[in-house]
Amino acid sequence: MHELTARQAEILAFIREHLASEGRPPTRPELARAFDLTSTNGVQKHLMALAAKGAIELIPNAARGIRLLQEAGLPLVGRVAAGSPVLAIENVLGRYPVDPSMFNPRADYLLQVRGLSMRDEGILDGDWLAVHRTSEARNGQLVVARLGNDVTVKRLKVRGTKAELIPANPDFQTLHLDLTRDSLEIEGIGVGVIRNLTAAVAPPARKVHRL
Amino acid sequence: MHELTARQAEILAFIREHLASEGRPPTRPELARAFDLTSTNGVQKHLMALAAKGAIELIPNAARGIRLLQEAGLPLVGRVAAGSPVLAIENVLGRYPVDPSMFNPRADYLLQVRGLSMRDEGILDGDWLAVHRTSEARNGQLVVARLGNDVTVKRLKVRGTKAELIPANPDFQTLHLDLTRDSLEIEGIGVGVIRNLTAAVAPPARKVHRL
DNA sequence: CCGGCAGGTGATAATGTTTTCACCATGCAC
DNA sequence: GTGCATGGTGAAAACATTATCACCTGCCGG
Repeated sequence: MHELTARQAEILAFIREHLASEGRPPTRPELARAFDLTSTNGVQKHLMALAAKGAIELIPNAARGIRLLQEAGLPLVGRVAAGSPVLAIENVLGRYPVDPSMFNPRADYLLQVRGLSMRDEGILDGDWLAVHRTSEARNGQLVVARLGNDVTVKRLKVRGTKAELIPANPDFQTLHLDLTRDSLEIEGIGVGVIRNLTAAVAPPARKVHRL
Repeated sequence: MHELTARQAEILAFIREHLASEGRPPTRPELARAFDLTSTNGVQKHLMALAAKGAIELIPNAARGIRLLQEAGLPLVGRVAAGSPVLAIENVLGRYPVDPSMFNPRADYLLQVRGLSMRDEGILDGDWLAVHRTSEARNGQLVVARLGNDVTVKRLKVRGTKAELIPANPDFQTLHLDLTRDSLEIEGIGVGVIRNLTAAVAPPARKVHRL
């Protein structure tokens, strides 16, 4: 999908909100009113641009025939490849119908937790950690941190230039960092945990495309 | 909300499905086609009946102006009052935007877990257990069981007429039951766990009515 | 300095959709 | 058996919505 222009992103956001608050997509006149356009044709062109870029699908001759694509839920991030951004395509295992607003602050993605380093806080191997993307974390928060090429989930403690990444399992060691030397990048904070109790991970429940 | 007739329930179910699969509510002609009605007026009457019973809201003069009411997510059940059905109104704390199809089998409600009897499986006090409503459970499954007036979450083990409800915490005792004497009602099986890591429980994220 | 793209106005035809007429049949409670 | 709720047909008017025409502006890169 090509990059959207600022205007197109605004319009896409409005469609998303309308869908959430009204339960149906907007019409072109509704969009025109929302953006103070006097002609529905301006809207139509934006919609066609969004459709061309793969952000939406337009169903011909259907009232409110606007369908959001690739909007179903949050991406599930598996093992993070060394050096790659967390949300890089190669790390994403699929999309799952989790409502971002279920957690506070909003969840941006799901991270599949590996290992038992947070076992005593009830976070087990394979659990999904709902992560709010931010580079700012406060003392005591559960953070998704990047240390060099590794991504890890721990409790954060900061004192001046010293930082600690504290596991919740006596079998694991607390990581002591000197912020004047070591690089500590916060990828986000953990806002929720989701565990599937039955069998293997189900395939994404909501299909993105339709033929 | 009054009870729906079988026909009305069918139509409501179709609207729900259409919304999930197409991303927008159906029109009256679409409903008529789906139910082999030759006139949209038959549909219209059903819709008005559903609206009168509070199942949907009809927005006048709006294409696809059908809005589902009380359909936002799953009910969260708190402490279950003695002797009352799990889903009795007095037990429901609110509705939360959890997609039932996120788990397999489908989640029917969320049960707020009390106590630490399943701690070693990573189910902590206050966690939400996604429950699939069924009276049949297999050996080894996590069950929501009713023992007299109490509702409890444990692993189930059955051998002939003997049943065990096994906690995951050495501080708690396994419950031994003789099915010829004791009553063991299975309310459902646990299919998932959801934990909110940040502060207090957020209010329901999606309003149900709109004025 | 010119072509192309994003973002517009304004108008209209064609189509989709809601709403309301009048009328009919069945089952069930009182 | 009469009244009422439910579940229908068929048709038409009114309104909502999509789609497409012609034409305009400003910005940017070659």
